[in-house]
Amino acid sequence: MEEGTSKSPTHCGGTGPSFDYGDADPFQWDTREDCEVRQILDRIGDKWSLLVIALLDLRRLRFTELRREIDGISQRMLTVTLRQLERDGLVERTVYAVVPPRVEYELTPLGRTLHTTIRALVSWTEEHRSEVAAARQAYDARTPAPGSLSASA
Amino acid sequence: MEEGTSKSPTHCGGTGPSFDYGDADPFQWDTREDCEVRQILDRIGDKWSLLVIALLDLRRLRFTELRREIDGISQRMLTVTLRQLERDGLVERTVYAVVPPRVEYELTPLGRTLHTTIRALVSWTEEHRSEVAAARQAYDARTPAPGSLSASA
DNA sequence: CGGAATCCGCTTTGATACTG
DNA sequence: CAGTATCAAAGCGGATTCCG
Repeated sequence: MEEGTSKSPTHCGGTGPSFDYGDADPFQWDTREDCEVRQILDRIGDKWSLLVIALLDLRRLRFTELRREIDGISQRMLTVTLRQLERDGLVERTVYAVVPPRVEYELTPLGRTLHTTIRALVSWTEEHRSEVAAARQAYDARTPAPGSLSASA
Repeated sequence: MEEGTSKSPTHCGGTGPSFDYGDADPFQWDTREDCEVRQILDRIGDKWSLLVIALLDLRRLRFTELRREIDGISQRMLTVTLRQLERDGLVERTVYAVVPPRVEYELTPLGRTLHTTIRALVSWTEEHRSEVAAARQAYDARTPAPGSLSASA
């Protein structure tokens, strides 16, 4: 697991900006604590974690069930994703020592609280979907689109 | 701008799982609307957007100011990030036609609402930081660490 | 100053094959 | 069934250079 064990440092170099925040108290997170916040945000932003969390919030699922649900996912990425979530204490893995191996995954209480929080973000997306779509359309419209209209060649 | 203009499709292939959700009403987002949700999530999870949004939530900033604040960022990624945010209607760009070019960026009302939502996620991270850290430590402890202890060679 | 274009490398992801 | 290991492809981020 080349990317699961040793995570990329991403940014983490910030020692805090010299920006004039005033009291800087409610805003101290934006650059300084980048490292820790980033860990979770990376997980949220990655390709599959969110889907896995959402699915597991519904009920316990086996490896194959998860794979079939998400379907677009490769077994490799499902494994990697589950390992990361397990490592972060968001998912619990249960192995049954039976002849055909049976492994089940379920969200931990911690994982459930995260899912709740994530849903707020998803809700935002739902609510403002049309605004974002409109903004994109407007932006694309006023964008010259390199080499398409005025270009005679 | 090779990755800014044409975003990667990521997943977007799901037409909805055959998973038994029951009513499936409160859960319809988890796989089906993947595409749209993913767009925002990718933005949240990427390397710099969050920092830019946080900074701009404080006040209007010029390109160079932003660059100096974040500092670890390259001018390229700052440009790319700002363009994406602008396209999504989260940031507004104002150009002043003066001799030394002056461009200012500020959060739109839409951008501010997103920032508010994001903060909830950041708060979660703050609150559960120790739990996550503990989980990771425990996980790493019970992980055999391939070829380190029992391996005599 | 603000930004676009190019090149280049590292990280992440996917496909495939093999194993307990 | 549930992984692990390896390989190749693609993505994303960074450095540099040139332009308005």
